[in-house]
Amino acid sequence: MGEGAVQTNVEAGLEAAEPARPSAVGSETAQTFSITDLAREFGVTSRTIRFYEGEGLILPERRGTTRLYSRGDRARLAWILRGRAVGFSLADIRELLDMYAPGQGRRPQLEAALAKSRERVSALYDQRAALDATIAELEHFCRTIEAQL
Amino acid sequence: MGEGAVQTNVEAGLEAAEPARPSAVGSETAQTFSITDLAREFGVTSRTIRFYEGEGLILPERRGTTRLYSRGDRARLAWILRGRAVGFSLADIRELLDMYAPGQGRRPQLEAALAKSRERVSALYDQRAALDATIAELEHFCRTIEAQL
DNA sequence: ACCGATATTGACGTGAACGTAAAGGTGAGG
DNA sequence: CCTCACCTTTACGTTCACGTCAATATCGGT
Repeated sequence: MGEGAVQTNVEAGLEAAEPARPSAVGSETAQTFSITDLAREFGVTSRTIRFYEGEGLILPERRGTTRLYSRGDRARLAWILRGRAVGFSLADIRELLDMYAPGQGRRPQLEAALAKSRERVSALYDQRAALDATIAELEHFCRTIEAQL
Repeated sequence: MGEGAVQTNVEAGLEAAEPARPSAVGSETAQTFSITDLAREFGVTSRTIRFYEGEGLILPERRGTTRLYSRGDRARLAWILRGRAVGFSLADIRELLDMYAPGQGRRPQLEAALAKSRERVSALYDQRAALDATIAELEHFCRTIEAQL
C-alpha cells in the first residue's frame, strides 16, 4: 500500500487542513494532541510513536502519565516520518534532529555538522538519481504493456 | 519448471567504467565473473549475493559447484542493488523482476502488472517529493551553518 | 605432495523496527 | 458504583537482510 503524503513543517507549523480535532481544551494557541490523534493523522500505530520516544526522538509532555503532544512535537514527528520515507535509520534521524536542535554550536561541532550534512546531501543526490532511473524504467515498462493491449 | 536459463537482460546492462578484470579467459563475448568480482565491483559481500540467490533473485551458472556470473547476471545484480537503494524490499524486487522477465503475458496478468507498476510509480513520486524536501532542508541547514563562520 | 587462496553449504547470530499480548491505571458517563 | 474507552508500562515475539563461524572441497603454483 502507498505511503501517505507526509506533511512537514518543522519550522513553525501553519495548518492547512483540519486541526485534527484537538483532544480537548485549554488555551487556544497551545493546541495538543493525543498519541492516537497523531497515529491516525500520520498512518502509524501508537506503538511506533512510543517506540520513537524510547529511541529519544520525541519527548512529549505528560498530564499524569498520559502523553500530550504539542504542535511542535507533531511537526517533529512529521519530520521523523519523512526521514524514514527517504530511508534514514532512526539513528540517522536522531543525529540529524540533534544537529538541528541547539542554537548551541561551538566551532568544531559546527564544522563537523556541516561535513556530515554535506555527505548526506551528496548521498541523497545519488539516491535521487537511482530513484529517477527506476521511475523512468517503470514508466517505460508501463508504456510497453499498454502498447500490448 | 523449465531447465533453460531464462536470463533477463533487464535491458542490456549499463556498463560501469572497467570490465572489472574478468576472472579469466575464454570466449571474448561470453565474459563471466566470479562472485567476488561482482562483490567487489558493487561493494557488497559474497554472502549478500548468495543470499539473493537463495531468495530467487539471481540464478548464475555453475562450473562444478562454483558460481559463474554472465554479464546478464551482472546487470541483474545491478538492478537489484539499485532497487535496494531506492528502498525496495527483496520481495518487491523479486516481484518486479518477475514482471519484467517473461515476454509471456496473458491479458489479465498484463493488466495486473500494469496496475502494480502504476502504484509503484506513484509511490516513487511521493518518495521523490520527500527526498527533494529533505535535500532542500539539509542544504538550507548547510548554508545556515556556513553563515555562522 | 603440499600450501594458500578462494569456493561451497549449512547453521546459528544479530541489529533494526516494530508487533503483540498481558496486566494495570484513569476519567467521563449512565 | 460500574462499565467503557483509552491510556500506560513491561516484556517477549517477529520479519528482514544480512553477518559470522564451521567444516569441507577445489584449484593454481612451487
